[in-house]
Amino acid sequence: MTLRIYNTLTRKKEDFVPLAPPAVNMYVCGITPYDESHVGHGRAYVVFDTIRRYLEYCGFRVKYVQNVTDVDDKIINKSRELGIDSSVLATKFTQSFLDEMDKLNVKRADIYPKATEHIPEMIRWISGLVERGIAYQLADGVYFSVEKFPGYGQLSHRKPADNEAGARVGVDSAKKNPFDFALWKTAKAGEPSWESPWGLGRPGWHIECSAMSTKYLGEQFDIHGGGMDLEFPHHENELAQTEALTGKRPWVKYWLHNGFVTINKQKMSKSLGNFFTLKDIFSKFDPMVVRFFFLLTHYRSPINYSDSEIIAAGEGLNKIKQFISEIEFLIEHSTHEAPPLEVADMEEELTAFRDKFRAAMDDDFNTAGALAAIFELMKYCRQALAEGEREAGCLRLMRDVVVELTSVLGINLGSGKSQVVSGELIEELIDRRMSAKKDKDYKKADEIRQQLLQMGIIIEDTPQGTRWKTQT
RNA sequence: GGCGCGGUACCCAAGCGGCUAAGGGAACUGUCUGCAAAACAGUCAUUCGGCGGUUCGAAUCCGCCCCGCGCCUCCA
Repeated sequence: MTLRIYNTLTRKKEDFVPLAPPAVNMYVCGITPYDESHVGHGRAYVVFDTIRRYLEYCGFRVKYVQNVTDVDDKIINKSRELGIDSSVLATKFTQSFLDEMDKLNVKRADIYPKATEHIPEMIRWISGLVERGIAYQLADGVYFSVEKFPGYGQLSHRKPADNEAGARVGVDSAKKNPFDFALWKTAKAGEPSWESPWGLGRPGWHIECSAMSTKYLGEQFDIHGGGMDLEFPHHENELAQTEALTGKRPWVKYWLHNGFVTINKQKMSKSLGNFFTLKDIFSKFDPMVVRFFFLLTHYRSPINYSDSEIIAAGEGLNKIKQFISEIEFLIEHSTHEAPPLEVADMEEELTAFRDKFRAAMDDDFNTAGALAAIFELMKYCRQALAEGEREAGCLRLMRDVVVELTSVLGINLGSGKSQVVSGELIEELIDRRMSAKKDKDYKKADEIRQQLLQMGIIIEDTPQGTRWKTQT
């Protein structure tokens, strides 16, 4: 079974064949750090992190680059508002973003290039485009001429002519075509600016991605990702600039776009004001539950955010955690090893579920299907447990496969025993409750249960003794 | 106006031409239990927005219609 990926460029699922396997170079559009990150950012980066993890699981060596747009209108306005330097603002929110990503168990990118640290590269790019007559200069900056690039529209499948009827584009009459976009913006008073052949100014938004992605990943690379809203105009423009200058096609082999997080079915965005920051959400919910919630839906579909859906997702995740802690408890209390032959049998049984997991992921990263495979795997294991499977080798295998598959999805199950109170105290109370139970002093036993509950500990009696876990 | 996505049980959500329409949550019944909890067993869509069509066969393909959403302006 080969990995198939939906490519926005062709609007089809295609077999994934990287340019130079096992290397896979991927670039994902990052944030503009002028405010706290919201749930939509969380979903986007969890999606691409999961894709990256799966590619690595398949044996690819992934180089992952994610830019930081640290100079643009929003940053300039916000820093002016706050009376601080734009670089201070950008640094602050970049850090805050990385902290939130850590909580979501998003692996760090290999490189986080910043726009402001690549001005010379961008100037070179713009110069190149001007020299070739693809870009032209106006009073307020340098523009890319979409008419000079016949391939314009190939990604978003729209032709400049199509949109004229909409009349919502460009009021800038000086531009030759309403779709022409700024490569360089002439500085206005008080803005951060850099020297260039076109005077003081700053780069336009799109050029940074062309300059930085190709600098770190080469003039052609495998995967370029981002939110659906970036497809047009951002990615279309990036593509136009890059192919116009390098002449190499395709610049990017696979374009991936994730669906939005919605609130009451409407896109969550800063401009609509209907967004939740990750900080808000994490004050109410475990970030791992939020990640799990995202993965319950295919990455290209919209996902509607609501507290009740997060809670429902939390119950599902809990089931997996419960399974692991139960297995671990049984391993601790297991008295004998399994014969190798039996372990081999178990291995074979479990492989069927691993295959199912992979088949789902191979089909355009169907995480919902992959999760279903994990639940089915657990169901199988539980039945074996119910039939009396107690041999350590088999138990370990069950645990290992579940942990293996969940970790491919970046779901960290934790140790399950990260409590504040000491384990000794808990064990002590459990022992006392056990003796109370032996004496049929159920009143006292229940009191101890209550006491533990107040410490956030839930206990469960099993034939192998009493287990405990922290309240969630 | 142009381009595009989606409507599957009470909720979420896979499936995209043919095995009994995955899986999760909620609910209900039973087993187990001092009580719990967890787990296990069972129940929960003769049907996939509607109407036609293609086909031996359609949730899956085609047409029309209804509804919801996105992009075309900064946006993950």
